[in-house]
Amino acid sequence: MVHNGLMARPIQFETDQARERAMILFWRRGYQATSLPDLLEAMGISRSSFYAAFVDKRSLFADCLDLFARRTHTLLDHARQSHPPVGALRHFFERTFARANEAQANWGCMLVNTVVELSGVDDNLSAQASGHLSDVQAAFQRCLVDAGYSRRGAAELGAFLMVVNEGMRVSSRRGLARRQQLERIDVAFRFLETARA
Amino acid sequence: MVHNGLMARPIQFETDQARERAMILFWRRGYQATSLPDLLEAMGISRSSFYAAFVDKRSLFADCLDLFARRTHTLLDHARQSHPPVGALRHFFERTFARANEAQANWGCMLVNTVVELSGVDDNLSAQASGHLSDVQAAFQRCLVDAGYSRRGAAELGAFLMVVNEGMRVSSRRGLARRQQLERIDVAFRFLETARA
DNA sequence: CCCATTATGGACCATTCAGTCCACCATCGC
DNA sequence: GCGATGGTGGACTGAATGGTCCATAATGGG
Repeated sequence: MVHNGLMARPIQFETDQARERAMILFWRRGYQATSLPDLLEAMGISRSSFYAAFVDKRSLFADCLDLFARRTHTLLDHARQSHPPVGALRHFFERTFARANEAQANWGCMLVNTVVELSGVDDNLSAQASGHLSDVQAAFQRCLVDAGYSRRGAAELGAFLMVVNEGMRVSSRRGLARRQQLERIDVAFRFLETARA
Repeated sequence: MVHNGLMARPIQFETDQARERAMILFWRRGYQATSLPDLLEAMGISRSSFYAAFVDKRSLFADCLDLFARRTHTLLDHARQSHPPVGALRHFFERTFARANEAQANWGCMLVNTVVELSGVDDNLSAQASGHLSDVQAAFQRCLVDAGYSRRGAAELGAFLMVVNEGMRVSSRRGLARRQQLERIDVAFRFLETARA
């Protein structure tokens, strides 16, 4: 990957694409239930290449957590660019939970999944996921401040929105129908309106 | 265990107590991360006794899911006996999430944990847990009807309360402080009041 | 007191796991 | 086209997994 003067055989796969595919697998099946053979097949690389490029399964998983978090923030940022603050939040929720026919709607959130699966089992990975969730919550809170909520109200409702987010992700993993997901989002945002200071 | 006329060596352990201990372990660490040696040690029995009494790991886990669900309903029923409908719900939430110094407050909910860990991995177990959650949601809904909410309102808010429940369970597994858990419950129930029809 | 019956401890099994290692091979500079 | 560099396939390893099996122990009825 890094060549010091002399050239040799170049790697035969796209590192980013391989990591992406690994992330999707981890997202769907979690850390423990994803075996190395599963990963290798999905990534389309061999064992040697895997360890050469990604150190080991756990490191790759940690990278995937970061990647997922980055994706989440990107989604939220895009929403903010084309919507007013609260509208952006709502758009974010509707977009992530109710994408029409995309399977992803039933995979929940990799960060939530990781917290639930690994707390008490691998507390470092669990804490890493939890930290990312806190960042997302902070982003929610910023939206609410921009929307004119008081500092205190924004903190309280941002926290509440994170609880709703976490709950929705669990619900989606239960296979809840798109229509019902939208209904729950509607109830939550109705509340946000009534709580406007 | 069952003796047909003739007596023989009696079992040396309490089946219910052993299952209880297994449930606690599964609750904390999930299905996959709990190994058979872990279980045997916690239950205080030997491999042979384990397989004789509980068939196998998966069957025991399924039993524990049912046991956990029964416990949850018992908790809710007790709350209803000594509180008005909405007060009972609130009591249930506060009681399960914010028991002062009990470690259980950080274990989340075994049903939620199972849905998240096993959907896409063992869909039968996942569906079993999900079914129990639906039952709990129905109980929430009954509370709301008794409290005078309209049928439609109760359905909508019962579903919403389940989302909050699921979210809180995730939050608790993240190690959220007791005080903040109570604050989130407060926000949720404030909403329930404003939505009173 | 002996036997039928059932519980139990611990050895054993096949399988799977993450991770290592090496022989082979593709590439580029010369 | 030769050789140094470094990527890659596949065999291999040791540990851990869930589950089985059998010899032994404990019991109550006769």
